[in-house]
Amino acid sequence: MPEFLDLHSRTTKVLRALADEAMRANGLHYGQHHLLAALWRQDGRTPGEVAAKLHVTTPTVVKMADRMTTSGLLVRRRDDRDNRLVRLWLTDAGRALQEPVETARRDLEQQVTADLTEAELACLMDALAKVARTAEGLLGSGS
Amino acid sequence: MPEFLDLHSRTTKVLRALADEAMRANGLHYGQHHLLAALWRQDGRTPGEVAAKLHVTTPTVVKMADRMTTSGLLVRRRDDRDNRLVRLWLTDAGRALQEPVETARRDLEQQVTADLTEAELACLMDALAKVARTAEGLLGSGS
DNA sequence: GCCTAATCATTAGCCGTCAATCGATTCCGG
DNA sequence: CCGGAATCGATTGACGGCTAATGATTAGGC
Repeated sequence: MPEFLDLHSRTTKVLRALADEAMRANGLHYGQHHLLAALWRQDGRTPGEVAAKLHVTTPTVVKMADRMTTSGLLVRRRDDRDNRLVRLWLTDAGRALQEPVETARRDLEQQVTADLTEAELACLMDALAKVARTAEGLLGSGS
Repeated sequence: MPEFLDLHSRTTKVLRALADEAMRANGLHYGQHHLLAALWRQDGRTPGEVAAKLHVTTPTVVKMADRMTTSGLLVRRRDDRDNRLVRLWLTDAGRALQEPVETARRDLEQQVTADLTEAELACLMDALAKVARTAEGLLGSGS
């Protein structure tokens, strides 16, 4: 019955699969792009800062950073002034991915929206933004 | 840069969180509703059939069925005629959830789309369906 | 100046998802 | 009737996400 929810989750699945495919071509996993993007914009952030930026929880970022440290995309270093803080720094390998990955992501965006007219796309973005805002307002109020 | 993809994934996160919250109120986890829905429509399906219906892979259904068997929502039974097949059957507990869960789901749908006009919702559904179709066509062709 | 409270990362454990592999069973060609 | 091929469920291991608990360190109140 819930048409919108079902359609949205179906879209989510296929978009995720496509993004996964595109990122894998660059040696990345699905979610790692987002973490990298946060560091491309500003290097040396803490896990907590990144998590807030990505709208995910801190443990998610910590685990992702673990794997990406292992695979050599970034390094951990504790803050000099506040020893509780850990700062994530890009390696050259991590920085080198920015251009190809952003290109791939723009290509994907363009491909999946290719069948929409300007007006349709504008309406889609607008409506989706409204839904997101509404849902964010609802979250937590129901408990 | 990819506005639509970012907006869509943001919507996904918050919708998922809301759905999770709503299902937890019925003692379910996020994905279990979909499996139950498939069985409400037709009981006694095999894991592979359910997986196809939900557009997920077989291991996903098998693992989910494991947990739901443990929690008493359904039972496994091998097919009489083809001993390779396993069929999933609802228990009374599983059947009893249909009405409250479907109501909760309809409520959620209504709530998140409450701020949209009829026209906006129609446009959203239409555009999203187009994107889904386009993306499904793209999937696999890029490998 | 010390002790408590707040802050931050990490760990542990769960769920949902996938790809890849294994094992068992049925089906079909000869 | 028999053996290989196809089919299908189960298993394994990985990733992304969450909540809750743990541990270390800084900051603040008295």
